[in-house]
Amino acid sequence: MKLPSATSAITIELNAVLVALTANEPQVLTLEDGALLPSGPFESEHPTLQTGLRAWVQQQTHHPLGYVEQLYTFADRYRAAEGGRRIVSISYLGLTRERLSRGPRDPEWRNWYRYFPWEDWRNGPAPLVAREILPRLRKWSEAAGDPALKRDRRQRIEVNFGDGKTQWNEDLVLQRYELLYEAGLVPETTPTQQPIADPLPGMAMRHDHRRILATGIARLRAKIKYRPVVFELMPETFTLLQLQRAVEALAGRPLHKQNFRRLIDQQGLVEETGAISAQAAGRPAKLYRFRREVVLERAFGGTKLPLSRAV
Amino acid sequence: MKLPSATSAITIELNAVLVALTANEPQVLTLEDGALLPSGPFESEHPTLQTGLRAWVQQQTHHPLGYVEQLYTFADRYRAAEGGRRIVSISYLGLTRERLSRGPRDPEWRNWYRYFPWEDWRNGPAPLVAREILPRLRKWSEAAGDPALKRDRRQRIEVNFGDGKTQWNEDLVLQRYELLYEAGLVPETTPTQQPIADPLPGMAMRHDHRRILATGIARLRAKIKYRPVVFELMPETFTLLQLQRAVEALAGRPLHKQNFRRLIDQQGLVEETGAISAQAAGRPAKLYRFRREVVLERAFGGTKLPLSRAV
DNA sequence: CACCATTATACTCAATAGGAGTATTAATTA
DNA sequence: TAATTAATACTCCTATTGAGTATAATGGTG
Repeated sequence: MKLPSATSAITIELNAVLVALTANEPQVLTLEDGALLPSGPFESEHPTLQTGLRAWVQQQTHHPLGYVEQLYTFADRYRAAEGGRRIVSISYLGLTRERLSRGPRDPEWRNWYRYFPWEDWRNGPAPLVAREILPRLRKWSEAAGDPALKRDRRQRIEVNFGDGKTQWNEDLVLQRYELLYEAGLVPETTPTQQPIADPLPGMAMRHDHRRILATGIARLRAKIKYRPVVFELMPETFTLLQLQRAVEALAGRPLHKQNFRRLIDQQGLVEETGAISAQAAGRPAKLYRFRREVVLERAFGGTKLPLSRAV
Repeated sequence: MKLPSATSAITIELNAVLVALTANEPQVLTLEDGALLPSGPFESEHPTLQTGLRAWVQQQTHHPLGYVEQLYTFADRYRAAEGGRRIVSISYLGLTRERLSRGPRDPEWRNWYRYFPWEDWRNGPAPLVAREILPRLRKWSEAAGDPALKRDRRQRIEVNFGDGKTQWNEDLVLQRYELLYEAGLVPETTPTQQPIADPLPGMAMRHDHRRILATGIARLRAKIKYRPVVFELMPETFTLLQLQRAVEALAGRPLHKQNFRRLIDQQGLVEETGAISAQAAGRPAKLYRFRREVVLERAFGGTKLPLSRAV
């Protein structure tokens, strides 16, 4: 039953979704004029995949990678390179505080909403959704011959893009991208397909890199809700509004200011530094710093089962 | 900046944590007298990793795999095989409804609590924790020379095993196993280490398979809280108590019966079949079936940010 | 048959979390 | 000086959640 593992020609590639925040905008590190995510080799001198990735990023950006998390391992057939060589790509999400020390051209930080304009709901519903996406998706669902397929498509549109009474769920970044891909509204194609005529606004990427980016954004949006990872992207000290803007940038949604503050200090995530922010307009705000201890103090595992406390 | 990927000698291996429920006990498929998880080859005729895994499991167990999810990709140095050949292992979690059609010996379903006896809190705190684990972990933390290290160890013990006022969190299966590993309380060792003298109760596995199993259990315990995956393990129709027992088996905790029922029907996850269960004692219960539609109807993405509804 | 054990099911209660809004304070800028 | 921009403090209301009480419907036992 235990078969020997195949050992044919296989190439391992590491892909990284490296995220930073600049001026309250979520940035992702890209190459080749924004068409690729950084990809590194899997070098055998590194004991683990993560240390290999860290070393590589540090060398490239001259800044330490704060938080690293594995995203997914892809080995789809269409990723096979020439010569029947198989590519297995392992992707990571990395959060870093500082920007790359700019060289002449190449690696560039790009606002991730340039790739996913429909994901930015910070100023209300992204106009693109109602104006372009929904009409075109509806046309796609109506074009289905099989009535069961039609119903299925309608329901997926409803769930993912919040048509009808369902409301927008910011976590479904990947599902939405995949729906658009299936409906043929994005220019990315498999090698056998024809390029599409009229793609949606939003920059594309080569290979499946935009899908990997969507995976990273989705993971991060889900994560900030139960783990204090935002702080990996913040400067040492910050005001509560800055923190709120950071979360909003990642989540792509506006937050209720007063309640956001209530949440933050209920959780004991931050402490006052004693200093006051110097800024342009408005009442000056207290500066806070992240209480690193809480990562150790608390378990951070959400529960939604009706447990019995008295075990 | 884009370096060519390394292509040296690499072996890809698939590992599967296959879970089923029998008689309200969580079972996992094992090989070699329980010492290994099933491992399959990465065969290049399959278009994706998942289809390869599905095909392999179906062929072995003669039952379809319901839900499949990628767990993690490991490529640690100590997994390198002889001859400098590097092993990359990609692990999956799979849920299946039926048991394997038994052959003469080999693959066997085993209760996963045989590997992790301290994870079963269905009848109150697992006695092993207070009786053996905590004393030995405390000895380990006190043995630390550096006071900072000592504090760190104490805190990790507190968070993961619920010493002091922190309470037990069933999701931390992997963290607990790793803590026990670090403290040298489990027999698994890296090739360079000496075998330990007096391991904790609980079956060990070869290589890092028990760690992979811990990853799978942890993922499943987290998942059942926000996705209706339990139903993949249930028979076509069931009573609410059976469903509760299933969740309890996975979570390793007792649930509050009335509130469990409230939760289930609030969510509209099930519908009555009209039939009534025939059983030994007590008032007969209605039989229910899973409403497959809900998977499509709802998004299932938890939110914990203080959002503004009126965007 | 009366009674008990066992399970199912229906409610009630209290505490808490979460979304939303009002009011007040403290700064800068026009 | 007034208008603007933020910060901060509260209040309200509702939904969720942990916990417990009460009642109903079975089979088994003396």
